[in-house]
Order: sequence, then structure tokens, then C-alpha cells
Amino acid sequence: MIDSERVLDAAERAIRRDGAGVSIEAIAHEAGVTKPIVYARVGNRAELADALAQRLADRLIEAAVMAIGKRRTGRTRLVALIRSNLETLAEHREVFLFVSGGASEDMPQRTLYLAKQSAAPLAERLAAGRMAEGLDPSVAVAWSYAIVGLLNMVSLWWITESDQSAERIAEQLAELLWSGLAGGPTKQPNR
Amino acid sequence: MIDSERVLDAAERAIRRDGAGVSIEAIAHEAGVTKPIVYARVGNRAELADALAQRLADRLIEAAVMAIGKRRTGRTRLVALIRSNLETLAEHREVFLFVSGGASEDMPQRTLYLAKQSAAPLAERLAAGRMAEGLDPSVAVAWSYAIVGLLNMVSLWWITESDQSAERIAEQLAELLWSGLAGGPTKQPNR
DNA sequence: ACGAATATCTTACTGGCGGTAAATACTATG
DNA sequence: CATAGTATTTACCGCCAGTAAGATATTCGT
Repeated sequence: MIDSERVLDAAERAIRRDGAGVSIEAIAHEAGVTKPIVYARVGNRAELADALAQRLADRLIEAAVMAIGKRRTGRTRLVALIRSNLETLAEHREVFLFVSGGASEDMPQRTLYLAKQSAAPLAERLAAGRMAEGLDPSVAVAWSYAIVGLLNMVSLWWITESDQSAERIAEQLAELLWSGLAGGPTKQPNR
Repeated sequence: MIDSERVLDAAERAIRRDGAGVSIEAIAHEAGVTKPIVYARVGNRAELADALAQRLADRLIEAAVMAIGKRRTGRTRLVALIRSNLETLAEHREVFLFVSGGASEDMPQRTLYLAKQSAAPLAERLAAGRMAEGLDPSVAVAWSYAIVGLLNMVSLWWITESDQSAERIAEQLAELLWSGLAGGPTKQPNR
């Protein structure tokens, strides 16, 4: 009896090897079993992608927790979070690409599903933080999706096209997210 | 002789009808021709998606230009831009979903390609704006991808799950993008 | 210990789609 | 009318997701 975790492990290895377009058969082969087993354990391709998305989200969160383990506050913490996100996604590059597109058809729904894994806890924290400061917490949901989308796209760009360091990119994004386009505390000029 | 524009029009209709998973054959049928014609005109599925992405990007830009036609400045303009983006994507919902995932395989590359259509001009404007203010323009590229990704994800979320008004969401996002998490001009507390 | 029932895995197949090569209809020109 | 060249369709291939039915191991009652 091979449990579903083994299959998922094998799926990740197969994806790393063959790219986001892996066939289910290749995954089965990697797991040392045959196709129907994969279907029995993790379901069809979409469900497989969901499961891998879940794992990836877990890793992102774990990495984030690690990153803020060293007590940092405010902006510095934000930089650390972004950086950990970039580096974790880069580390699981192929899986990231598979989850975020390699599974055909109703893809967008899955993108959203994956996003929600990260966005939901983020939204909670945001709402709590703003409540604590006496600010309107109702922006939290939209903001969390905004931040997740931002990180996703920048990660994709960074992984495939940019050669700058994660540190530098994280710094730039933190600047945007922390202080905004208007440039923070200074009186904003309009343009 | 049917030109490629006709095929693309048909593709959009077919996508609106059948969703992002349309078969090429269905598109050909909608265009009143047969499959190889589609391939001769717009190439394979990936190239079709690219062409539609281009069209969509054009529409987004056009709508954006319209939106800022009424002379607005700074934050107000930002709200208008975001709102136009949301509404335009909602209007072309299915095409948006097709472009941003309906085409299988090397999807992520295409997501990035689509993003670049919007990000490149945005980056130019950002860089110019920051130069004019004596700020470091090197953040422009990362920021443009950040903003495009942010808009993409929020649009996806808004289209499929949220029932709030575009105006309200635009306001919230503008708040984030303009003033940042730290909450703008006011001295930021850390949390 | 032995056979029956059940759980587990594999072989073998189907349907459908992306993509293409070869056949056919069509148009223009002498 | 013939011929050359082009536009379009028919007919096909290969591949893969997903599944049904058969084979093999395993548990359980007696």
C-alpha cells in the first residue's frame, strides 16, 4: 500500500525532471506504480495540482515563520517576508510553475485556490493589525489578494528573467508595499 | 480568404461560449472554417493565446487612457486606473481566463508575456515619474510587475468571488498602492 | 490450514484533442 | 480550355487523461 504522500513526493520529483507538462504516467512511473494508483490516491490532474499547491503554500508559510523568527519589526520584517517568499518559490521553481499553470483547463480557479491558501491567513493578520491601530480592517481581504498576486507575479518574473539578487528585489518591493507610490512620510507630489 | 482578425474575433466568441477550455476545432467552427486554417492564421494554441493577450492588453491600455482622460492627478488618477482595469477585465472575463491559463503547457511563460505587455509601458512611466522627482528610477521594472500582478490577482478574485463594487475595491487598492501598509504620511507604528 | 471474500494493483482500452500531411476545390493566366 | 499555383478540407497520427475489467496478493472465517 503506497500512501498519497509518496505519490505527491514522486510527482514533485517528476515535475522537477520533466517540467510542468509531465504526464500522469511519468509521475506514476516515478512513484514505482501505475497510473490508476495515482488516480486512486490523489485524483485527477486538477486535484493533484491542488494538493501540490497546498504543500507549496505550507512551505511558504513555514519559510515565512522562519524568516520572522528573528525578531524584526515593521519594514525590516516585510523585507524578510518578501525575500523568503521569493527564495522559497525559486527553490521549488518547477512545482510552482506546475501549480500555477501546468494543470490545464479550469486553471484560473486553481490559481485563485492557491492564492487563497496564502491570502486567507495573511488577511487575518492584516485585519488584526489594522484593528489594533484603530484603522479600517475591511481592506484586509482585498489587500491580501493584492499582496499574494504581487508576490506571485514578481516571483515569476524574477525566476525566469531577472538576474538581480533576491535581497535587492525584496528591498524594492518592501519600499512599494510599505511606503506606497507616493513615497511615504514625505509630502507627496502629484504626477 | 479569411484574415487572422476574423479568426481572433471568432476565437473570442467561442471562448465566451465554451469557456477557457475551448477546442481549436470549436474556434474554427465558429469562424466558419476548419482547423488547419486556424493554424495557418494564428498558429498553435500558445500563439493564439499570445495574440489574444495582445488584444486584451491593448484594450486595457485604451481603457486606461480613457480613464485618465478626465484630468485627474495623483491618487484620484490611480483609483480611476485601477477601476478601469477591473472593469475591463470583468468585461472580457472569459478571454482573460483563457489567456491567463486556458492555454496549457508552458503557461507561466505566457502569463509573463501577457504581464509584460502591460508592465513595460508602465515601467517607463514609473521610471520617468521618479526621475522627475529626483527619486531612484531603478525600482520601476520590479514595481511594474508588482502592480500588474497585483491587479491580475485582485481582478481574478473580484471577478469570481467578490460582490463588492469595482469602485470600492479600486479605492482600497489605491490606498495600499498610494500610501502603503505603513499608512501614508502619518508616522507609522510598527506591528 | 484451506478456501472464500476482499482489497489492491495492472493490463488494456476508449475518447478526444492538438497538430499535420496529403488530397481536393478554386482562381488566375496563357 | 489547359495549366500553374494557391486556398481549403479531409483524413489521419500520436499522445495523454481517465476508466473498466481482469489478475494478484491478503485478510478472515471456519
